[in-house]
Amino acid sequence: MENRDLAQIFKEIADLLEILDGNPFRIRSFQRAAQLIDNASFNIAQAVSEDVQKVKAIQGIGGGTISKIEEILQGGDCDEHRKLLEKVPGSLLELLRVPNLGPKKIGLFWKELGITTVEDLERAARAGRLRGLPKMGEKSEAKILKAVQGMRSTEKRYRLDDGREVSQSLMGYLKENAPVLRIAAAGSSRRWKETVGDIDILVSCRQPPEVIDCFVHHPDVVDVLAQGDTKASVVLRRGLQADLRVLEDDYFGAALQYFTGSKEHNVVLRERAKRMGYKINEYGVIRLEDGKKVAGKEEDEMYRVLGLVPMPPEIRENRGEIEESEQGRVPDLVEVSDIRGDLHMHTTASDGRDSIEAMARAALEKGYRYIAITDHSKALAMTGGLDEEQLLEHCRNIEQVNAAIPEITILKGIEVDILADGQLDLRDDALEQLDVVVASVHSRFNLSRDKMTGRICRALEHPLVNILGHPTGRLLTQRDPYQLDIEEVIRTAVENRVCLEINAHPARLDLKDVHCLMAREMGALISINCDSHDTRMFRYLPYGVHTARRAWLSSDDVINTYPLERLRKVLAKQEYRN
DNA sequence: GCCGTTTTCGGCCCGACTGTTTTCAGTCG
Repeated sequence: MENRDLAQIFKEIADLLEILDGNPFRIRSFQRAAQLIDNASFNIAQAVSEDVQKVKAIQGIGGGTISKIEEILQGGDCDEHRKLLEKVPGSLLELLRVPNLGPKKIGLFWKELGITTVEDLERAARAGRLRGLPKMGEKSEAKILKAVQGMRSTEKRYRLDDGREVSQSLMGYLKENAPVLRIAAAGSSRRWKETVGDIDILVSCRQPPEVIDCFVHHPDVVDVLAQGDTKASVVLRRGLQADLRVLEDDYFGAALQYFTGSKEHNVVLRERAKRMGYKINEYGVIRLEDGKKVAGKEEDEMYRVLGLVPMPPEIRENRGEIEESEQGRVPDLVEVSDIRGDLHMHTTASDGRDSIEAMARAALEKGYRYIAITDHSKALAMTGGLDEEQLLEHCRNIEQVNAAIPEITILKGIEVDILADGQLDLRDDALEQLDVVVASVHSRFNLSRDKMTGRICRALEHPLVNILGHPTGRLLTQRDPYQLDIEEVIRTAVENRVCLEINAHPARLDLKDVHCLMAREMGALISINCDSHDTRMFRYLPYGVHTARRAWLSSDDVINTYPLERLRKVLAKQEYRN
């Protein structure tokens, strides 16, 4: 059973308990368990049956959670979850997704008016039946109707590159039009999370009302959700929500830390502060005994006064970073400047838009020492994929360009299709001519989990395969990953000295952070590639590198940080994580 | 339900905004 499915059950228990007005601490405990399971770097279900101590060691997961997991593994569900669903209609969980509607109101509507679905809610609000309830009035009804309609069109997360583009443009606008001192984008986009739900912008200044006013009058603002003295929330043209916080410059560091999150990271930090006799809020670290602010102007101070080494935003997910930092350690994360080349790209030989030479020159411009040209193979006819003959011809072309541009090494490669049965799309005698073989799935996405896992593992066992391209096939906000036992895939890759790709395209980011964390712990090597189809796509590299950083990868985990000689040894399978 | 450098019982993170209230609960991040 996947961590996601397990986490979902605990989340539902928490939500149902909340609707029933259960013990808030017990509820938080279930929420925390769900989050910890979802973020775990190993398969929790499997670990519970094989090595339960490993699961018990996770702070926040105790005996109660473990025995529920065991129940779920036995019978697909646990007693508490089942009993709750007998008391509360499951459709109420759907209502929780309506913005500004929480468990208390949902419980109230259900008990007083029998509302169990979004449609019920909409009818009741239209008919003016909600306003009779405590603390409900006309305005609340209107707000709910608006939220329901808004939810239908915008209930989604956005790609990280979209989020970062919008926040860059908003910041540029504010810098130009408002009296800002310091400005930064916080939130999940600063942590480089794969998708963003909204934009968080932080401004320090001396005249908050001016900045807030400027913000809500941005030409792309279509709706103002909230507007106060220190913050405002707006909806932008594409449906994306943006929040602005305005504060004095002395508080900027504290606010940056606070609004960068993650929420889970901050909760642990605040608990720690409390144990040490401090309080943390968005204005600073305050010593409880005399109410004195001891940090807040700079973000780093916030960590230092708590006895922690400051850490990069990407790892602030409560996945052990605070414990490490407490010991004076911060992982030595891979950086964009460590990357010496790219091992997956296309040219006009298949579906790319630029020539071998154009790609090589663009790479050289970027400071790369080597690249691999990896066009598609023949199974992808629509992309002009190469057959054996064409590949050999293509190799001769690559060699010519390689000789003409001595400053960079161009490796001969292919992105060969993994066919439905796990065989490769090209004969071995052709593949043997190459320096790099990337193998990828591009068809038959809906095989069963077992079949897909077997298919990919068979390809990984092929002695000529070097890299598994975009291992789960997902397209963010568009297409789910195919069904796959990712641990089995990683294990097979390690056994066969195959590297796993982090495809840096912002629509893919595949492997994703959590799987990449798993891969690292299981001893896999990673290749961060842009899968460029033209020279401009090299710009996506940071999305891949920051995904790697979210998984705590160092440059030693990433083969395209290696000097060419060492890279060649990995490609020849003479070296793998020595 | 979880946890222990006060604790195996009794705690458990913090503040802004809104809409409805005459002092606050609900929701969000």
